[in-house]
Amino acid sequence: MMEVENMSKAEWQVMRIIWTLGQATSKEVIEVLKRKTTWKTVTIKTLIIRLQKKGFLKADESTRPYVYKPLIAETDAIHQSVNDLFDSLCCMRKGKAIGDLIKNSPISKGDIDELIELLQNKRETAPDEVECDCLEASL
Amino acid sequence: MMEVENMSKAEWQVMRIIWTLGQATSKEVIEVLKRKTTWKTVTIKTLIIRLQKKGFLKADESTRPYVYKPLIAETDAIHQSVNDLFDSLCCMRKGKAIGDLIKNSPISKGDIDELIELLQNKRETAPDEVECDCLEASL
DNA sequence: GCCTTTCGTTTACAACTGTAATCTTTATTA
DNA sequence: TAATAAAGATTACAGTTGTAAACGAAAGGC
Repeated sequence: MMEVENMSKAEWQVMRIIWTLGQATSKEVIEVLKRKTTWKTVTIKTLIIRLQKKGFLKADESTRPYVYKPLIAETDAIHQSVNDLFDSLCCMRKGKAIGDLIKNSPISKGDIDELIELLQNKRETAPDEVECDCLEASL
Repeated sequence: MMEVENMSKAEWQVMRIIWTLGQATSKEVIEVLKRKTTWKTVTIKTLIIRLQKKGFLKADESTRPYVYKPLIAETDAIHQSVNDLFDSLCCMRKGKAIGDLIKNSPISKGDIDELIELLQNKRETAPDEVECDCLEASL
């Protein structure tokens, strides 16, 4: 009943490899994932097939073995899943949740500078308090 | 095969209400969720029961109707799900993903100040670049 | 104390997921 | 070219999730 297809955790691992390589054969994906997981070869193929059905991957069938290419950009996919998760959080808690992420994520100096600037701009128009919306009518 | 029980999207909506109220009867939960969703009463009860089975909620059965209380703190649950998601992202992309969240989330001035400080401290020891780890052996 | 409403429990069922075995087709190699 | 290997497709099966109907127990109204 999902309107927009969703990428599962396991499928996400497959996509990461194809995003990183730009494109890949099933063999290449399998090689990498065999090192990271205990999944069987066929399992990984199943994931690739599901990703095609869901419209996240496209096989170039003009060559054998097929070359799989992403139909969605990594940044877009990240944007979607991250915002999807945050949509279900209490407004009031989002700031701290972001703090948590900052603590736990490796971030480059350059990115940190961008984040600080973003925050400084946001501060201009930021409210003193963000109210909890958990009991409100809109989901 | 999940080691640690996971809270589904729909279950999360139930928890939000109980977290916000501190505790609640099924009726209270249902009243709020009827305003936010199209779920039937029984559907919501199913979710409450699943949350009990998973150990996220506990019913105080000494009174009728039962009063449900959270067994996990909201902040802990948020910490877990947010970090769980970020664990599956490419290292290299996490900084921008956080930027995305900052852009899209309402954050109070106080929280913004904390985030800025956090970032300034983190900057001291931050690397110039974060390398992509998508092809590496550890999941 | 009986009837109706409310609340809680059990069962249901299809789609999605993790995980894979088996079968088929295409390519490679002796 | 026949045998074998590799790649792809089909089928499988249990657990989770969204979504709910049906059933049973308790409680309030008369």
